[in-house]
Amino acid sequence: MKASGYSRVRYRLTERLGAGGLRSTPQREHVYNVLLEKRDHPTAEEVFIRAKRGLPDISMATVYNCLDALVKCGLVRQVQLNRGATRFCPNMRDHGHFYCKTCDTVYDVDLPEKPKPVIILPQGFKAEHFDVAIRGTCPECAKRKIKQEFVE
Amino acid sequence: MKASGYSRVRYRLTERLGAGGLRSTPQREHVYNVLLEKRDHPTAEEVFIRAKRGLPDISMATVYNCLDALVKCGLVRQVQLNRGATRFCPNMRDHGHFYCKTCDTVYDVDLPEKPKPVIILPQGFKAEHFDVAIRGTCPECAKRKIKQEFVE
DNA sequence: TTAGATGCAAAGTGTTTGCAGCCTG
DNA sequence: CAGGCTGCAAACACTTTGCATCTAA
Repeated sequence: MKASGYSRVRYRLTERLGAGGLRSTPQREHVYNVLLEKRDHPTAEEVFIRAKRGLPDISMATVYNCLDALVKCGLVRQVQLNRGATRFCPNMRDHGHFYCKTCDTVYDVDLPEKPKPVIILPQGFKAEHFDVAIRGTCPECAKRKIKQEFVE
Repeated sequence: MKASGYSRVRYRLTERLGAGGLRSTPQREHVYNVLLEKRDHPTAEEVFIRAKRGLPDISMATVYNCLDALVKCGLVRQVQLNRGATRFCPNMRDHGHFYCKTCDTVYDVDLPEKPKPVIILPQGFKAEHFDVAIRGTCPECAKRKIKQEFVE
């Protein structure tokens, strides 16, 4: 059943990309699989490094192109959480992101009640996408901070 | 009453910066006033251009330093909405941002019910700041798009 | 067959850093 | 007067672009 799972991914990809006038290519398929494999919100740079393991000749420009194509056809979201690089996330279900200011890690966060229906936009605004970001300190960094205060 | 409003800003600034071990300087005061003057979510570059009108010798590095100081002491928020430059917002009350994908404009959006108390974070996560971003099309760009579809 | 995708390299943005001199507390 | 802040310039990080070649549909 492993292969069928893979080909289902392939199918979704071709269909979705096609709907937006975009082509399915080995690179796009591979980049998508890289994102699905380890859902730790990698940057384009990190995707590039991982993608090279399977496709050694892939270029940074192609990685950006693939990521943009996946974003455009609605299979991937981009997440902007700091001044640094954009991160990419293949989880399209309604969820928010917790960003640890100390270690730069991103965690998915459930949104028990979607903010979507709550927000009323002024007349004429067409919303396509909602993002909730929570910034703060993750458990490990919080512990480390308490220790440091003792030392000082 | 105008002058008193100004000195109240100055007072808040000195107090707030001081609490974080930061100093109040003419540059920081000026940058803060630039942000208060026109609340259109300018980028650092835009703040730099506007700040030079009053302080011709100010440098980009100082603008970043001032913005960072204001963010650190809680008078200003940074907003990341696309791969481009970070934007700055002196409105600290609970609100979200609408980002028009077409014209890159940012609008403040009221959040009738705060998402804050709704989200339950796993044990140990310390949240400091919540951001809600809504991406889509603003009224003007929506109109323009309909026109274009007619032409094509 | 051909519009669209790739890989490479170079150019653009946006942000940070190092440092000498200046200023605030 | 000391540590923090400024302004300058150079470095750095992230992203986009132009172009010749290749390929999916």
